[in-house]
Amino acid sequence: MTARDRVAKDGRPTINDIARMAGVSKKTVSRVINESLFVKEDTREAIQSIIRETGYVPDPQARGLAFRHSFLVGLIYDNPNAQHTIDHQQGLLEAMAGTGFELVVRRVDRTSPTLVEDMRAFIERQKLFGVVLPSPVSEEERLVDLLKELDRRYVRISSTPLDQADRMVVSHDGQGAAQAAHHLAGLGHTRIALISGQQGRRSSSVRMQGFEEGLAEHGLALDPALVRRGAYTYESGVQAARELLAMEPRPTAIFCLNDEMAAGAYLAARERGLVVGADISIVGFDDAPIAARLWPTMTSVRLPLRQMGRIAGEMLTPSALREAPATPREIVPELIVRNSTAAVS
Amino acid sequence: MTARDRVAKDGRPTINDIARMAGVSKKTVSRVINESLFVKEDTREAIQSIIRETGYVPDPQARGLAFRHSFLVGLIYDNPNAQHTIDHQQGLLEAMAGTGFELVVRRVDRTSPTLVEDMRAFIERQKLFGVVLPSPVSEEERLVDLLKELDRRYVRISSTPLDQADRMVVSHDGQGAAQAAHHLAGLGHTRIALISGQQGRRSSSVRMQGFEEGLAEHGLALDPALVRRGAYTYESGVQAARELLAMEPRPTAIFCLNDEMAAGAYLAARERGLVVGADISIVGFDDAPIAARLWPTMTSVRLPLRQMGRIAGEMLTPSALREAPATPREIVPELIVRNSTAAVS
DNA sequence: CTGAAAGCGCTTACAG
DNA sequence: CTGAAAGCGCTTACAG
Repeated sequence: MTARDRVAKDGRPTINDIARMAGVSKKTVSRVINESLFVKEDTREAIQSIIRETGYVPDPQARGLAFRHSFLVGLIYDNPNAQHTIDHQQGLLEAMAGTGFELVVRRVDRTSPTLVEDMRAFIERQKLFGVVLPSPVSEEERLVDLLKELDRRYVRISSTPLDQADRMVVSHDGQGAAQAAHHLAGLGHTRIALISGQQGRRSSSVRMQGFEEGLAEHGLALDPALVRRGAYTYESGVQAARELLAMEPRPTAIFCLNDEMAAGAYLAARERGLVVGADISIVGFDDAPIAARLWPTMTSVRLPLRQMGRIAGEMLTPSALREAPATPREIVPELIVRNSTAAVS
Repeated sequence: MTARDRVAKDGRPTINDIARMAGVSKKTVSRVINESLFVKEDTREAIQSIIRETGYVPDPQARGLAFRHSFLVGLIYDNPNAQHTIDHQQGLLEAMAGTGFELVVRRVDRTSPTLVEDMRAFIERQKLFGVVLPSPVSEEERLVDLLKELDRRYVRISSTPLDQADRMVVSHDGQGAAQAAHHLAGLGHTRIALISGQQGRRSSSVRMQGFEEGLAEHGLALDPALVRRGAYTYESGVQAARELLAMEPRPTAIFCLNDEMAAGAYLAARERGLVVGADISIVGFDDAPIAARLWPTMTSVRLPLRQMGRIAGEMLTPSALREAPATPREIVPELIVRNSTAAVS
């Protein structure tokens, strides 16, 4: 008869089963589960081996009730880009695998007047252990204030440091944009246009500033007349690029602050009979799957979204709680050069 | 002094607070929460109004512990296509909003030898209320058997009925594929090629069969020599299309069983100097965002993934539990005609 | 280092 | 129609 057979036949063993089998109180088993230091070595080992044999795993619901917090981590997102969310999610799940924590997802509308109270209800009701805020939700200070008020752990993912280092995953989008500037300047471009994201979006201002700084290193400046505001959507990219390509003289390159808008710029170029990668150079940002599927393939700044999610997950995970003070988790996006850019003719 | 002020200052009201304020036992409050019929109308109303005033919401963790199941619904997915997962997720979240249930996501590897035991641990440990299985995980009978053994509610999303109607969301991919056949036949195509998904994938065989049936209505048959096996990936589409376009005589149309492979076919066509939508017609399946962003825009069979997710969520939701016997939840995908298809010249 | 008691916030039997 | 007791599977004080 194995240990497993000795527990109630209609379910998994509980802390009481383990205690009985080990001949100790449930409290001592609890101490072992929670890695208390005040357990005699022999006792601990005996209990651990029984736990192993029986396959006992403490009930997260019961633990949560007693602990007054659950073992759920919330991913609160508001980004229409499927790839962004799925990649972050994937990285988070990788980091959380085997930790006993689970990922609860929640899509929100940042502009909703009830955002904060909805999130308050969600976080309190589920007694979330922690929360991950990807961009652009990470820019909502109202949410961060709420998290502080409720004393919840959180990690913000953003293109610029918005918070103390142990609460941030930073992708230095500015440095990625600067690489795009070096690339275009190196190809001899001087009439360079830019299509931005919405006003107020941190990623947009950070990328634009980084691009300008990159250009400055080559003695170039961004001509305000060649800057159009987009909205990170395909349609806005089409529209902005149409305007830019109608100008005289025409810009020879366009840096689009995300791939969706860059894809829109491809269409605008085609409408005018311009060959992308010859008559006009286009650079995107994200390196989403579409970048490699368009023709010609698109030069783009790669954002390692999955890796960023993984880091966020590790930062929220309990093992990380015990580690040395968190070092800044920072990432520098890398320019992927493909065929949408070429030397000025 | 409002009702809200009367509860413990350091947190949300509990069932005990409500009971005290209503002058009844907690059991009676519990009956109201769970919509028992055995509560006097007056009592019920009094309690309900106090619940409303205080903003009381029962603790899902405590309820779960007593009920022996949580209020978590699991989304178990294994589809590299981000859009598929995010759309299903979005629909599920819409359906679950306000129900008190939360969505826990879990990415699995269908080919993992530990798949079933991993899922058993997940489902048992979290005491999931229900599970959603999107394609192709929905085709894993081992998982379905496990769900039955554990007596868990579940909904399978698939392109063909695999289970009883109240456990299925069916998209009749065959009928969508037939529309593609009618479209191409109507344009005069007769040398029509097809790139399939992996062997064993239900969606692939269903779409292929539907396509053949559609062709048959026009007196056409699919030439086995013009059928290539792909793997639902961009690269496999490129490869298969290269082979097909090298044939003499060349097919005049290619039906790709998903958009990713169709995007690959675009590249293969370009490599040969063929103009998509003129020299060669290409039809995809999914109508993913990329279909409208490629040039020329792609004709594709639209799969309403979000709607399918919403239906699945409604089927798992408790309100649905009380409704009349579930009618089959079935969907017919719709062909979206764009510019990648044209009459044979 | 270890345990008996009480409690986390609910529900299930069982009475009445 | 309503309630007092016991219990879901854990942990937090509090003792020893």
